[in-house]
Amino acid sequence: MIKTLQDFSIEQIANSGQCFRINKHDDLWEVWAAKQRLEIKEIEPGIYEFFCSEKEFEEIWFNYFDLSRNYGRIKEEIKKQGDYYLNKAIDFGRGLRILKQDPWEVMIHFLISQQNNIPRIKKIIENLCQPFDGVFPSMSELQQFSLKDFEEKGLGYRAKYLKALIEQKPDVRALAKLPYQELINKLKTYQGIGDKVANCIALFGFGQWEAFPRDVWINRIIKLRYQDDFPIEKFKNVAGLVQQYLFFYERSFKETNNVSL
DNA sequence: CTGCAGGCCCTTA
DNA sequence: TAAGGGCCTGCA
Repeated sequence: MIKTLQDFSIEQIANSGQCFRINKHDDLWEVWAAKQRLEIKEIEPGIYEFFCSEKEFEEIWFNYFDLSRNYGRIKEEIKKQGDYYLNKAIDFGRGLRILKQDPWEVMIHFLISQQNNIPRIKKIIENLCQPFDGVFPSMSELQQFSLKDFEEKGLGYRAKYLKALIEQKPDVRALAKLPYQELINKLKTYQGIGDKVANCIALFGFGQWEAFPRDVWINRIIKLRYQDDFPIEKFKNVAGLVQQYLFFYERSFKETNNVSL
């Protein structure tokens, strides 16, 4: 299936830090989500071949990639604020989107992500999926693992956080109904979820665009380029998307200087 | 061998 | 409320 998509770059999305299960193999992008495995080929920028049926595309991937949302219009709105650095970041990351990922899966991905590097995060997640043919395990499937199992899968000291989270059986459907601040407060009651991780979960798992995850990169940007005072109040309902543009732009400077990435 | 990676927890003051 | 040490593991 050939699709022409606006404001969409699979490569940018894959490297935006919101998702750990999109990987490139030769010229094919492999996406694991919604208990499915999808392959995507970029024919040329903006034109993609999706290796799935029309039905699957409409029922799963159209939603997953948030294709009903007009990012072009949103970007224009943000640009009207006239923030020079942010506008450059938007032009650079013009193909970014915020995926609609499974909230339970996102909770665990970002629980694992703390004080960790991306290759290792991905490896741990693959270890968790390995017994289930690559599909991320459900809450009940995770019940069968012991603390030791998680340690052996490479979680390190985070193993006890995951074990405790699973034993508490978070009610994802109830969490999805909470407004932003209440959701953050609730998420932070779980061991191993602090402010940064809670904001990642709210944004990437629950579609709460008010969330603005502050990691080391964002803190660096705010300190160096905004004199330690970023006007987040100007971007209330699109704060999370703004975070993605800033994060992705700043990270790009590192990658050009670092061949190993 | 150090230092550190998309933080968080716990203890002190 | 702020500051600081410790933490699993893998990889420069």
